[in-house]
Amino acid sequence: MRGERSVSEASRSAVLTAAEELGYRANAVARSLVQRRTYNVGVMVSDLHNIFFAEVLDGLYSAAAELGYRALITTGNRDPSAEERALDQLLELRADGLVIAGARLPAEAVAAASRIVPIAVVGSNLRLDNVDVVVDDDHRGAELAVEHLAGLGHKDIALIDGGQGAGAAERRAGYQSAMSRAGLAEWILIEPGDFTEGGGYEAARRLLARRRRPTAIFASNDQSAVGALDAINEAGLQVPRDVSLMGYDNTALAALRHISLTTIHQPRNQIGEMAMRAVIRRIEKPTAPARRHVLAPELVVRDTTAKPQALRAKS
Amino acid sequence: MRGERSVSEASRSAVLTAAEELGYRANAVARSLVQRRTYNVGVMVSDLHNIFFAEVLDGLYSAAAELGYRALITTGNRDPSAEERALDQLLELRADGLVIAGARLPAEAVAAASRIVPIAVVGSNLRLDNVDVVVDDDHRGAELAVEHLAGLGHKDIALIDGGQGAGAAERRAGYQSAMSRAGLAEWILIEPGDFTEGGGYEAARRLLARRRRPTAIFASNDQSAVGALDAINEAGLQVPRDVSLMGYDNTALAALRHISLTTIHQPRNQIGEMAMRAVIRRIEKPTAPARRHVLAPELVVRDTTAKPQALRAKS
DNA sequence: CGAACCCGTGGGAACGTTCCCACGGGAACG
DNA sequence: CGTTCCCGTGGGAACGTTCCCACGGGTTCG
Repeated sequence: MRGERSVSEASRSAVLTAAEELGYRANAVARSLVQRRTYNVGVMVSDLHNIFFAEVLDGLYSAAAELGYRALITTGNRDPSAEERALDQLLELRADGLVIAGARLPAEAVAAASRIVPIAVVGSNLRLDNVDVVVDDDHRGAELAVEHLAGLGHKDIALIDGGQGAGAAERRAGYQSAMSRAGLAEWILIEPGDFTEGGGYEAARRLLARRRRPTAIFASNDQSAVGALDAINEAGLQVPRDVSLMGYDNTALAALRHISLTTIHQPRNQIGEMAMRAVIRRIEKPTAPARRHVLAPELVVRDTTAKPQALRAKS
Repeated sequence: MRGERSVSEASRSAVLTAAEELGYRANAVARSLVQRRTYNVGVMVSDLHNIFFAEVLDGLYSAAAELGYRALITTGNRDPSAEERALDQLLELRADGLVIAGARLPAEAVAAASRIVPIAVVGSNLRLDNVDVVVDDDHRGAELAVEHLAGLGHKDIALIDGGQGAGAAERRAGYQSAMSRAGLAEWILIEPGDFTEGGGYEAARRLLARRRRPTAIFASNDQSAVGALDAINEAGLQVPRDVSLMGYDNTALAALRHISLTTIHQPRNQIGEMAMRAVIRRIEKPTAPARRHVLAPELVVRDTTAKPQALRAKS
């Protein structure tokens, strides 16, 4: 027996060497059947292309391994119906629990599944009881961004919005509240965007064409910040001399020295870890209530933000 | 029965609606046990951070779905021993076949596993019989790059090498052979690198510090090309006016308008699809021999390559 | 010295399917 | 009208584990 029990040392080693010789490997399928537990946690990722999730997955994996579970990843490729099928498959495979990261799934599908197995959701603002939710505090993150820019002396701080994207609404609200709190309510300017590079480019073009050009632009994510960077350069302006620029997410993109974007860091690894722990906790104690876990974002200062020109001239 | 057989329409629909009401879902675990088939193909990815694999996974997924299989992703996070454990788990789960993408695994581990289930390996140059191998033709890709640059009139074309990285050796050989073929053997210049942004930066700095500065730099991958781009700008030079620059892989990075890198495209989606088809083929016909599948790369011209300055002055 | 106890081993049931076989009834043919 | 054939249904075995219970032999205690 490999399960380790009260077996004499002699017979154990005999069995073990025999197993070795025969290339025997315990059949997890049969074990799962009789134990009615698979020790698998299904992970649904909306989009593997998004580097954001890679680090979340790291956290998920390490937490699962530590607690004696396996993480099984699937994706629906941003297609809600494919995601629903993938979810169904995970359920057929009798995953003990589910983590859903960046789901485009209808909330009702999640709710239905949550009646079968414990579920944790990452980076989504859906509020279901019976489902753990792990998010970073996007509202606070946006506030950090505004505080950083305002602290440098900027007043005319525009936001490139994220539209329907995950967390976009919170970031917008955070921007607004921080602007008001800093006494800059009259400067609030929200330009539509969609979390893509192209969207950021277009939004920045519109902002730069205004009569009163913003001295700082806060893009709702790094992707759109890179688009904005392009528009700024194209207009013959330099970052951060003429315009300060911030992103959000601290993706690998932002860290490229060629871009070196000041941004807001989300503790992605920790988010994944937390989500996995939350699910496993409820797998092992099904009566435990689901919770909402909010993680603190951090400001990462790089080379795209500086004092506004007017102030610099003075100093 | 959901398996669809010779059942009267009446009883079928009765069963189906009953199943619906009770929330019944076929238990894939039990089915796997009795069928001795799981219809799962395990996928081992070395690194989920590498966007390269994301598209490969897309191809893997769609091919699996099409053929009635599930793809189950795991990763060892670039840690060989963790990868071995992950492989073992996949085997315990009784995956019908395995796809290994960018493995750092010891070849013997792969060989041992290949005696149990069919395996396909992606982007690795290990040559095991009994294992399908799917690669793009890196040698040819590097030739394409050199031919493009030479075609523009460049002679002094330096390579930033990829060291031990996957495909680096083939790319180096392709560079050398194409240079010779173009009559540029005397200009061959190989600068050490390691496929990272930092490595590309350092390598480019060394190249630019040479007495005879290259007019074109071919970096072995996009990542190191972006590093090189930075070094070039830092030296007060412009791309492509002063130096032409190429990458390899056509990652999302290269497509950013801010970078807009001329590069070599690997058919990643197709690579994944091919690997999955190869495994499933051998799952269903275990006697079939493993093959080596080589896919053709393509040149993608963007904005970092142009005629050398000397030629432009003339025209 | 006998009884109780305990450690270690072996056997059997159960998990939820699928597959195969046998059986029953109705239709078609002789 | 009887026999044969076929379609559809129902029952039982098997897949490879784990868990539980019973049993056997040795040790300890009364």
